[in-house]
Amino acid sequence: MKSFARLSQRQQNMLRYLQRYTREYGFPPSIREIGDNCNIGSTSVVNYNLKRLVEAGYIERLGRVSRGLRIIASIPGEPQPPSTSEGDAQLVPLLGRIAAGEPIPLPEDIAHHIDQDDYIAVPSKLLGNSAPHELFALTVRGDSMVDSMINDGDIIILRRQQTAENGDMVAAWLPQENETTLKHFYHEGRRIRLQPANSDYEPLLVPASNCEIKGKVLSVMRSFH
Amino acid sequence: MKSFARLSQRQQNMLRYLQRYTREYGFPPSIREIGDNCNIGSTSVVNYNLKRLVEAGYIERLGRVSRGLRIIASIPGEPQPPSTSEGDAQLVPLLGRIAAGEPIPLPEDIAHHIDQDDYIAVPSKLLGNSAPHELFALTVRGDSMVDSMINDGDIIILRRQQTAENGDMVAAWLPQENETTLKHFYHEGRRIRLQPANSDYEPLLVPASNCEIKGKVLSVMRSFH
DNA sequence: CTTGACAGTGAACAAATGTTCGTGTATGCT
DNA sequence: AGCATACACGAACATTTGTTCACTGTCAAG
Repeated sequence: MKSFARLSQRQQNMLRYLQRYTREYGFPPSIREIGDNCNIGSTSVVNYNLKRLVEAGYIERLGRVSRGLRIIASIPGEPQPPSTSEGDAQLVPLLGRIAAGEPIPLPEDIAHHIDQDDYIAVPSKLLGNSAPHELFALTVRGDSMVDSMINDGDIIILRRQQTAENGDMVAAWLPQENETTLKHFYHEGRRIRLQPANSDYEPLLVPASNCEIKGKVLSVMRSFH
Repeated sequence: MKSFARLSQRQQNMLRYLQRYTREYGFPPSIREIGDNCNIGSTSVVNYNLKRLVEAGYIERLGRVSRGLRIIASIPGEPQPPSTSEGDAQLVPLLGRIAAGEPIPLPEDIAHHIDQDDYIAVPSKLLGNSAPHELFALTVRGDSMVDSMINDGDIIILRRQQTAENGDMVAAWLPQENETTLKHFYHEGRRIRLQPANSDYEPLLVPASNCEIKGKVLSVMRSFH
């Protein structure tokens, strides 16, 4: 995709107007409205530049349809439209909290979470190649992972998976204790060691039968406010 | 507002179609498209029922404008569009790297960065109330801030500002050394102490004249791949 | 039965809107 | 100079689209 800065001033203006208008009215502007707002006298000029924006990958057009426009790429400095789920960010459901020794939502809750919505936009950079439906996010409670640079209040992004490799940071569910916990995963013979990253906490040794991996941590986000 | 069930079957159909169409195309359908889809032969009937839907509080209309429709109430059983407040993100320019003792882009570079573009979408949750143009992002190099949970490779989001409070984590430029560094800020009389968060590194004591704050760290993002 | 609100039909109309074409003006390249 | 390209202008044109109106059918209230 052509970089935003390489677009002509006019095209940048048009994009921004398109974005603002759509956000305000719920539908895109007509060619003439774009022209009036961006000081373009002729509809053909607007049309011309819209073609350019399509080529540059910023918008889509539906021919012969009034207001047949749609933004498909994001514009720096403008808030992201909610409709554009593609592109630089994915909406990931924020399911709840996770901590050592505290209950968090059960797997059923996770599966049926679709009813609620607390979503957070996560930059694709933090997501690897995971499919959108595999992703979920949790807020970290407690300081059991400080040595792995994960602190109380951090938001972690996970991918749903049932297995893990040694050293992975995972959300693990312990059926007997009925609790979910955030730890490093190590397979040791018939047992599994769930290792906190804080010398104040002891590792947890559990039989493989009493440990269900829920997901692997892909990334972290933290705000300092 | 009239309850959804009290609307006529036709009006319910129209609402649902409106919703699906808008989600799929990014703009609302025309009166004739609604008619075709809902088996309504005459545009005036569509028009008539749209008026009813406005009265019932389900949609808004802009007169004499093509596709001047917008849903303002939710429809049971249909997926909600993602909430605009929570789900959105801002594109922030990723300007380069920052590390203790290494040069990073000069302020001029930052200002004229518009030529390049590496943007990253950052969830509003991590941004506080900062204005979009004040924001920028850097990639952290080195481990001088590990004790503050910031590691090599992390992406930090900053707000441009020239002053800071004690304890803030800031990007500071040292004109004499011509280098920029990431440290905790402490004002101590006529001097400024720039404190790393790693016991292997010594704090930096500089006269206020040789220290220019470039921005304050708002948040961090890290990927584990 | 009559009346009136509600719903629907079909056609005509006017305004809004996208499309196309001929032309003009820079700018850079050969 | 000659040529290609990007960008812009204005006017004419063809559709799309919203609006209006006269007319019909239904049904419950008076």
